[in-house]
Amino acid sequence: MAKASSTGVRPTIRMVAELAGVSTATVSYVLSGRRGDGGPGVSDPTAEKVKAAAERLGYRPNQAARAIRTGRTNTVILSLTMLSDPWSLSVIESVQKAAVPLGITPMILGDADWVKVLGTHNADAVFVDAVREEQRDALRKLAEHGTTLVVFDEGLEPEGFDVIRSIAGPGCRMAVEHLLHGHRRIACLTPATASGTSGGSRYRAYSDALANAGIPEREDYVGLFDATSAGAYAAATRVLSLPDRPTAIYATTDYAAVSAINAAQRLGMAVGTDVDIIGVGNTVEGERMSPSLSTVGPVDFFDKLARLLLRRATAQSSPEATAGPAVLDFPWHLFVRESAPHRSAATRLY
Amino acid sequence: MAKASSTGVRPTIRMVAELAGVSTATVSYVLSGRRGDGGPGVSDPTAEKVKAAAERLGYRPNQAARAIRTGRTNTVILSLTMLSDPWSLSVIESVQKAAVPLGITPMILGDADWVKVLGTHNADAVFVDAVREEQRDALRKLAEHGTTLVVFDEGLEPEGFDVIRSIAGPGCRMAVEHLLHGHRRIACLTPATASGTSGGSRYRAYSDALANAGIPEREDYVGLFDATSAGAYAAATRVLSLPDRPTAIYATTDYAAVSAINAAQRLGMAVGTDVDIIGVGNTVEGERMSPSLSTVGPVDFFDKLARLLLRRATAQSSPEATAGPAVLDFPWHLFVRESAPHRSAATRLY
DNA sequence: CTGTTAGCGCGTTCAT
DNA sequence: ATGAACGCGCTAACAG
Repeated sequence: MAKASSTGVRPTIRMVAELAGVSTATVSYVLSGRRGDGGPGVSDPTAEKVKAAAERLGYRPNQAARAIRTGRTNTVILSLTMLSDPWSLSVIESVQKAAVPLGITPMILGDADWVKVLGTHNADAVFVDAVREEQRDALRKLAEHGTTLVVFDEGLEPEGFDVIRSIAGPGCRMAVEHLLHGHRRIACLTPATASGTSGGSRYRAYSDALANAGIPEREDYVGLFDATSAGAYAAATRVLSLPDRPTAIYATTDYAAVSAINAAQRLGMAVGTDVDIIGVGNTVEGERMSPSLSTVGPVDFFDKLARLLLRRATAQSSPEATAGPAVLDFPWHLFVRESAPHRSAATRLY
Repeated sequence: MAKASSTGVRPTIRMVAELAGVSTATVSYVLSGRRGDGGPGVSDPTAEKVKAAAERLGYRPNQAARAIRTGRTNTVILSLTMLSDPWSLSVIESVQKAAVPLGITPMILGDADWVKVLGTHNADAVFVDAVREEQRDALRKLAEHGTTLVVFDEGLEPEGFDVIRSIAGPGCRMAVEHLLHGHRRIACLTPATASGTSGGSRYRAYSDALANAGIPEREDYVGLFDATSAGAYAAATRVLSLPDRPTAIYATTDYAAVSAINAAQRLGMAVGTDVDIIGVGNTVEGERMSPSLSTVGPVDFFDKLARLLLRRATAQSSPEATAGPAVLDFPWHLFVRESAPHRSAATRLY
């Protein structure tokens, strides 16, 4: 049906050329604006004729054909593993804001299995937010064979691609130490991924800080969950329902902290008073909610990420602009807000 | 840098052919795994040589070039207006599950401005989740000129594209009437979009049901917000902080209902006891949370949506398969869960 | 049965 | 302002 209706076929540049009575070259020049209105080459009346013809036919240039010739797709791909994470939404928002004025369209790849897709689907640049162990080789090969990559990963060295490292360790340490000013019974909420319990630097910061303060680590204070909001909520509920429940929670991601706040309130606790909760990531979400979320995270992270990605996307042709640091490191800050305020000797919970 | 490293350029089919010592046609046959009409026509040793060469060069077929020839991109585009809405995540999840086995990649377009993008970026099919008044013409034109569209919209007739209608009115009426069994002071949370206060059928269901029950509508019980979760949270807090606060809330979307639950808990109320909250949409999220969300919504919606979209995407070539209904209507059900349980005469709140 | 030649389909771009 | 080559992978028609 859709196909059979009215014209049905997609108009090509040749149809436009015929209707306007000019050559395809002229049409191309007019519509891509390379020699169009002011420049030398196409007269105003001709340009008008072409535009009218294109309009009448409903002509739209074919990206695929254009890409084959120019090597550019005017597209960046964002491969985001966990779309429900506000972190991903922040990435999207920033990139979109930066890309649209440049005429570049961000496309989001929700599948975690980017390896298969990125080889064939070309984009001017690709952002990848998570690299599993077994994907590293594929990543390297993609970069070797012409895919422009920007990868978010703490433990990766740049090899033909950019690495954005947001070194979490020291920042997370700050978060736990902030809690240690007012607490002794501190729980940890962390996703049970490969880098979960032992390897993750975010978890290690918790272990180390506790050890350093001379506090033994309690197994029942570690809430592992399945990397979903619902899982984090359940884990928080579990931990907060213990007989001698913790007075503070350190969550290794902001969305887990948000879930923990909801869980605490559901259990009738006042967050920031009865229990302190701090997150990791400095997501915009946390700033806007109530109580506002105390967190640690990089400053200006998303905007700088977007700028780097788009610089790479647009620098495809001019090799000079491609130079520059292949690693982007971010300093982390502590953002003390309502969910885990400063605690003095008078207000501390031990 | 990325460009200059090792090989740097993207290998083409010709490079593979040269390295393998065969023609490009042979390479194409081997790598796409087909041969004209008859059976497989490339000898094993040759096929091996080709595969080895392709592997060594890191060759990946170029989608753009393939698309230009075959007219198919093996891609569907999902244009989703509000990515933070769990509804969008459900769409993505369903489509992904259905698409991947078919070798089709779903790409997500987060920008609400799909008009510009869809003309140039070709996909085998496109799903659009919201059409503003001024976009209707553009939509029609896109469909006329060969874009395969599936549109989610209540008030649109199919004109060269499929329309998915999930007629909300009667379902929403059921939601409000469910609350009316136990309540008289019922608030409404609804986004203040164009279709917000007056036009939206979801809001109208509230007005009509109240009128029908002989309850005058109170302006301070209508919480308008800005179509964000944070906004919904604020609106819910506002309504629940009124001197004679409502005992029930009808939220016109599930995410607003979720925000309302959080707000109520934050205010120390027990949801499902002190206050009942019901949503609209039947999102998976609501089922998993605690308390589970009472809601109304279509049954089997996301899977059927995905199936239709992929049928359209794959039927591009065979016109026969394109026949069928251009409108997909969904019956709505009431899902009574914890956040707004059944109320008998004994438990009603008035 | 196996492999190659040649030309297609796009929009772009260089010479004319 | 134009004709024709170009870049890519696909595939009908052909040659061995």
